[in-house]
Amino acid sequence: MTKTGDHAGSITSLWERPGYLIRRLHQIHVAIFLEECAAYNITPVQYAVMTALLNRPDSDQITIAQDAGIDRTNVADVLARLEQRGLVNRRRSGTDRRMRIANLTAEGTRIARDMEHASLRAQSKLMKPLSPEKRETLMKLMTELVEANNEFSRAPARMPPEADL
Amino acid sequence: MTKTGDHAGSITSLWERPGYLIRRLHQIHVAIFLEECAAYNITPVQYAVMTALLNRPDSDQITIAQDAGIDRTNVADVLARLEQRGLVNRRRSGTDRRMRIANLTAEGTRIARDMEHASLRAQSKLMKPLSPEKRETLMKLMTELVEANNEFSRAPARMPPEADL
DNA sequence: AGTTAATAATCAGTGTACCCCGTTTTAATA
DNA sequence: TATTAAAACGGGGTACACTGATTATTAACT
Repeated sequence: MTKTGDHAGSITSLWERPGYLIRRLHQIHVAIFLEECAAYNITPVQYAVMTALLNRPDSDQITIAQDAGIDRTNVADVLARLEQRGLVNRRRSGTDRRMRIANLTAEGTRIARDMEHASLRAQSKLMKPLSPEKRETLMKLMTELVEANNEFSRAPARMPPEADL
Repeated sequence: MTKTGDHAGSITSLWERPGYLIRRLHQIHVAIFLEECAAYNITPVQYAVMTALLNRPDSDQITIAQDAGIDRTNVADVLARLEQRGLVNRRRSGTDRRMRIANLTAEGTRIARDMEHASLRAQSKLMKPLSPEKRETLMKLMTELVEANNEFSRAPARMPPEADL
């Protein structure tokens, strides 16, 4: 009875559904990130794209999508917004004219680097309620789950180059 | 060196950021849910709203928002879509004419009840890569984090009535 | 060479999630 | 009672996430 209590057609509480908790966690993280990074007016997804470009400059949009774990269609939108703000530029590839090569501008690079502090503040604020051991456990479990289910998403992400787990 | 390896201005990998893992987990869950529930053409959020109405009929939109952990404005959108499909109806409250009282139609109730199986299938598929112990640990940690950070979201959720944790 | 495959990107459309601002209605207060 | 505050809702706007279809370019194959 302590488990679910699904007696006679009762419906499980939302709080017992992993999907609900994941969605709420996502909402909460985005809210905290936007609050901590309000000075930059950059969203988590935009920050992910900028980080991907910082780690791998001169990327085409599909490479960015894989690195940042974002849908291909959406990458174009995000890049267009960043380009409009002068944080990114795009050009046609010389070797393959289908591809558009993106790069951070000087301003974009500066902001991406600056934002690391605010980003870490957001992380701390989010994880603060958990003890350090629990934080590590949660990160491990989420990583395990994301890696194992990676192909189910429309935007399968590229695995980290040197994962030691 | 096993931790981060942030040597000389390097940027943390996305895979070490909780926000990234949460976002990926959310993407994956939605994808799996939509796949398992394709026969119903109902999204996770729509299902959450329908569940909220199943557990608490005759709710106004703000109550639904709190129960389902969804933004107030979004609830109106979701309800409008469900209403258009004949799964929900809305009427003005007699006692407080500001409120719109929502309810599942017979068809909506049937679908909400039917969907529980598909929903559970999606849950199983999502959590399958983890051992039962790890699943429970993950659920506990996510619940703890969501409860502790509840007020940070724009859509603070109502806590479960009889949470035994 | 010419046809076909596959690839990179774009466009149109739906749905989620949130913001700000304003309107209507109710409740609280002077 | 009159004014004010608060609550519920709607409209307009931005951004993310994905689907399906289409176009341009490249690669692969007969």
